[in-house]
Amino acid sequence: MKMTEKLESFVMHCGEMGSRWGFNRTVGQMYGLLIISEEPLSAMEISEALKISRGNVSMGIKELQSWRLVQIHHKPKDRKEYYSPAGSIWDMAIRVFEERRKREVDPTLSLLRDNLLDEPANHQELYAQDKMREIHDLLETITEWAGELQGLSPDKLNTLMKLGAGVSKVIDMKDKLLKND
Amino acid sequence: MKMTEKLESFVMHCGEMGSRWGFNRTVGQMYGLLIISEEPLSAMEISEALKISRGNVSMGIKELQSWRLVQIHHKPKDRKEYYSPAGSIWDMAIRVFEERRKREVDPTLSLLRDNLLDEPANHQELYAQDKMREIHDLLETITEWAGELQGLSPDKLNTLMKLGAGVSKVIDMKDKLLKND
DNA sequence: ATAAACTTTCAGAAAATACTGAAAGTTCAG
DNA sequence: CTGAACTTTCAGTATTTTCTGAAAGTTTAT
Repeated sequence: MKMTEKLESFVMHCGEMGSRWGFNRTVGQMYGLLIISEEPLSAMEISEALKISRGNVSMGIKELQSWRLVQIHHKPKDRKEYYSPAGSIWDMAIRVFEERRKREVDPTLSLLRDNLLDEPANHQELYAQDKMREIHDLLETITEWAGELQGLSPDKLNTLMKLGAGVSKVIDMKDKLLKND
Repeated sequence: MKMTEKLESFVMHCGEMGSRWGFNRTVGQMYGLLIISEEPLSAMEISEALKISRGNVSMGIKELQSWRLVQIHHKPKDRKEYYSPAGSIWDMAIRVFEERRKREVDPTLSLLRDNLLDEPANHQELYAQDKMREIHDLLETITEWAGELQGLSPDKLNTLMKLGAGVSKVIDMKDKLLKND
């Protein structure tokens, strides 16, 4: 896999972004490379294309697997594993979103829940609990909502997104309709 | 500001999460501390409560300001600055979300846009551009949608969220209504 | 059972990131 | 203008994260 300058710039950018999206630079690069590669790549090919050690590729693949972002292929008469992105771009977005929620939001919710079960021992704790409850409720609403959106078909979701601020009007309409029923 | 064990655990947790939400541990702790503190705190108080250097607090405040997350107060006859979280918990969520979008999504969109303007030089680049376009379109849809949701009043947004999967039905209704128009 | 062709693991090295504290900068009262 | 009371900056240090490469592990063919 020799890369032109443009392809390389995309892959490197995925590296930069990778760290912001939850994995590290190399893992981001690896994923970017897999996305723009038409054929699945072997670990060795990845290692050569990105100039990173074979061991690092192995760890990176493991990480991508934990995000359910890679698919493994085999070729007949070939013992190597070949890797490609799992699912569509849309699936990728859903998975990254979902995994991040698991890693970022869920632990916080659980800590807040625990904390809110205890009786506040003084005024300061009472105030703090109020704030924690606010955060808890907000995160919970968002989580539930996200979960339900995920249940929608990609098609419906797209309609909804394209609707944009229009949802506001539709909700108003709904209210009117319900009154008529 | 002496902290009970429970409060401390919340603040430390904000530290852990901080790094996932886009800032570093100390900055996360600082913000957590400000949230649960009823009164605005001075830099020195923050430094003592978290056992970090005065200089570090200064840098942390600067970082939080770049996220538009702190508000500065002054007390009469006192030259010190006192800090508190800016806005409600809801505002906080909106701001973190918005800033992250600026830092994570916008640069990617712009790179993709540039890349898509060029003619693909070979089959490999053609394939890559296809994928990039998919990502571009997805990110753009999400960005626009998020922007429009932000324009909604918190009240309407809440209705929408509470509606959950119900949006699906509302969308169906919309289709029916439009036919009648 | 052996060996070839792989993959994974992990200790130590390298790189990136965050923190400290002293010095420099700022602001204000007198 | 001076000094006290702050805040900011930044070079050097400490900590954390990531990467390498050699060794150990696995799988399959013969």
